[in-house]
Amino acid sequence: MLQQTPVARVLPVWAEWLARWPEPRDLAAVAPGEAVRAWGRLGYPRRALRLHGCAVALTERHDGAVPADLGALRALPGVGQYTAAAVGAFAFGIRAAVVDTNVRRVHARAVSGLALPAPSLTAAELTLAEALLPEDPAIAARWSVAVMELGALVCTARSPDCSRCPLAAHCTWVATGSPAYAGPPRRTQAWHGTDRQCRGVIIAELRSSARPISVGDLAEHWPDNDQFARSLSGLLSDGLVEQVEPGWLQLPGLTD
DNA sequence: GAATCGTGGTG
DNA sequence: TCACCAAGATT
Repeated sequence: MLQQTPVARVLPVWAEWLARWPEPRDLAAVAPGEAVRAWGRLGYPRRALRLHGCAVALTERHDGAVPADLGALRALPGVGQYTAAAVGAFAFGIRAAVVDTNVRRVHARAVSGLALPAPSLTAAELTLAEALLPEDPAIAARWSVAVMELGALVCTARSPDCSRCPLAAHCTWVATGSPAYAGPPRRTQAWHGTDRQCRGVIIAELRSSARPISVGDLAEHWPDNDQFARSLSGLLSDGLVEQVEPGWLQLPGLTD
């Protein structure tokens, strides 16, 4: 849930999920569509599908438990390098570099003297994070929490509060006069009129309906028919939407 | 490596 | 108002 989504927005949905599905096997026992519906408006609904897939994999391959092993974590759907490291370090005390957007920004400023990190994670950043990580696993985990929190609360993207930063006296970026970002352009994602928005509209409609919806009724919610067809096709191949019978759609696995 | 994938708060 | 950005992963 936290992948690309602010903590404050995740918290209420997360609490609701854990109350409803306390264990992986509880989530694995329901249809994937239930997960997509309970995902609400967190965005990137494929994550709901993958989280459900995680619950199934944990139930089938790990006796319903989360494995304390980076390789096994990484093999779960939707779990990449960051998530495997975060779960490994914070849940199990495994020594792993946890490099999220906050950590990348703190390192970019304090060590590399840059206002912001590159658009995507580089090998050099991973090498740096590993080099900075304390040797003792338990201390390494606390280190990662500390750097993440520093980035989230003090060394923020828009307006860092350097007067409140414990690293200010050692920060390369501050020492060099806090130069502006000079890297490659950071492109903002288009939204209005995009397939992304169209997909969002389709999922929102299906999420709010207890029953299957006809393709025709669904198409009423989007002005461009070709784009609607393309977006729906994508959702079907993603497994986010299911055709219960020709022309009738619903979230996956819901028997209505 | 680049493109794709949601949504809402905020300066 | 609107561009920016948020505990990334996958293809």
